[in-house]
Amino acid sequence: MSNREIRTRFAPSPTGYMHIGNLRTALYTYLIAKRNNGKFILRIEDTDQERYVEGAVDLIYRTLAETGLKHDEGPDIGGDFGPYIQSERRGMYKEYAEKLVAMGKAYYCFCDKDRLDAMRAKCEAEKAPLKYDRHCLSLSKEEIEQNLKAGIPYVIRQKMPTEGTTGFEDIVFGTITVENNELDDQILLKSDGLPTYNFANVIDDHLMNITHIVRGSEYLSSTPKYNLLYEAFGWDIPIYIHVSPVMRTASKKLSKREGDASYEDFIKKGYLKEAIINYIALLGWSPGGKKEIFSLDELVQAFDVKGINKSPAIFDVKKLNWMNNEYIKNLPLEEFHEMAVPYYSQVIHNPDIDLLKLSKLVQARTEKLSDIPETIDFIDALPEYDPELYVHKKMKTNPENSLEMLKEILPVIEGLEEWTHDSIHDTLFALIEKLGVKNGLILWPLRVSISGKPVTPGGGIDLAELLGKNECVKRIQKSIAMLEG
RNA sequence: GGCCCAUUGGUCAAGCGGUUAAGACACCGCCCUUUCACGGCGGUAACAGGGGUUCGAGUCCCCUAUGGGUCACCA
Repeated sequence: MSNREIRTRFAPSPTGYMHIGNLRTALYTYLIAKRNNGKFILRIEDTDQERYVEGAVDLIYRTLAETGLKHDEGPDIGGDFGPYIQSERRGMYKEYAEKLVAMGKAYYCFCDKDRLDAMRAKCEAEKAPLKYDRHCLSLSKEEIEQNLKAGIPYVIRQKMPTEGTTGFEDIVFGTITVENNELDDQILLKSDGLPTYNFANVIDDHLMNITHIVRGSEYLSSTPKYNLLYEAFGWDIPIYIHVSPVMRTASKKLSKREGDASYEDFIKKGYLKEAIINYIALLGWSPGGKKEIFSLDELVQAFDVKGINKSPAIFDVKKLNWMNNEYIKNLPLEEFHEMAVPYYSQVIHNPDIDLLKLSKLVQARTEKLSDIPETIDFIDALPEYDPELYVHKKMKTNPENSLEMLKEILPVIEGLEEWTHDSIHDTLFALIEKLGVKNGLILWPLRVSISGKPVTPGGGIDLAELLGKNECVKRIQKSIAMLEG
């Protein structure tokens, strides 16, 4: 390797959403560039006109900006190797394709869809490999001229060698070799004049001085064809880093349809972008040590392509949840509060509730923001609940003794002048001492009676403070009535 | 089906011919405790199977099984 600048590129197609696996590829691509003080380039691959999706490109910009994968060159910010949108480069490919034709490495093909379909059907029937039969390879110069002049649609195909092997080195997968006779004469230039991905990629990567190509392992098997192209042109072959896919289960990929594949979906569910980045960085890559929580900057420092795994990795939401909670816990209270308020407002309409106080209780036990409404939906109104909630073996509580205790608690609470965490605490503990009972015998019924839930974001005293005296009194009365009823 | 690739606990993974085969998540238990959570401690659990090579194999080779990828005028 020379000491030329490292340049990597992320080359997504504008599909309308950011697949988590794609984002991971972008991340690795970014990390490789930044680890080596190189440039990270964004190129939009939109040569498939039929798949154009409105707003898709903006989504790509937004996601990269949001996650901190800042590109150094791209359609929106320019650079010395533009344009960075493939459809705007449409005029650049034809000459290269023609150059290959002149070199005898490619040829014109006038076969139409019907003929190709028939050919494939025949291959299938004969169980022969599906390869173009080189029908047009034998066309004479005159025939080609004539067809061209007649305006018959054509494509340009790469002419593969029929003997020998082609191999390449991949950083992750090692040496890969294929028999040349396995290679199909792939189309380089489509009949609409635009290049195929296979061709545009090679040309663009070369023209943009890309040194390291990071992409999904699905391209592994077409890489030898690309190398043949690089060789035909006499260009430097880039360093390849193919990464395996992210799976939902051992045999299913993450899919948009299942709602578990797009970055935006995870954001909507209340995952923090930092946690998502951190988690996917570790999905298929290992830093080697025991450290697991990495900021983007730390990833840049730690990243080493040697740690990339060959086998597909299964996405584990539980671990993401854990990691997300780690990030949430580390947020400054105010920042968490700001994020949480929209979720509070879904279920809390009482203006008297001190939401910041609520945030203090909720923050540490939130795995993802979207869990919040469910955990605090008892705040506006005491829900109907099962008296069995009063049963706690360890506390030795049951509906009967809970009722007794609630009757003791009620007047004490009612008599409280000052309503603070300390005053409630001191009063209740005085009562506990007076009655000579265990803490739990008072505190467990209190919590249940004012929340009606088996699990709450705080203990009885926390909740009492939050709900306010009047509300507590009302709820305890209501619970007493229910237990008596 | 042809070709390419992979396979360490349920999941992510460390491991580069000699280890009691790390660690994390999840799960379970105990402790702490004002429930749950948090925190602390501990536990269950893995080299896909079979042949080689070697004094010695998760590590190297072969076969089988399983899984993935690819075989488009999609990227």
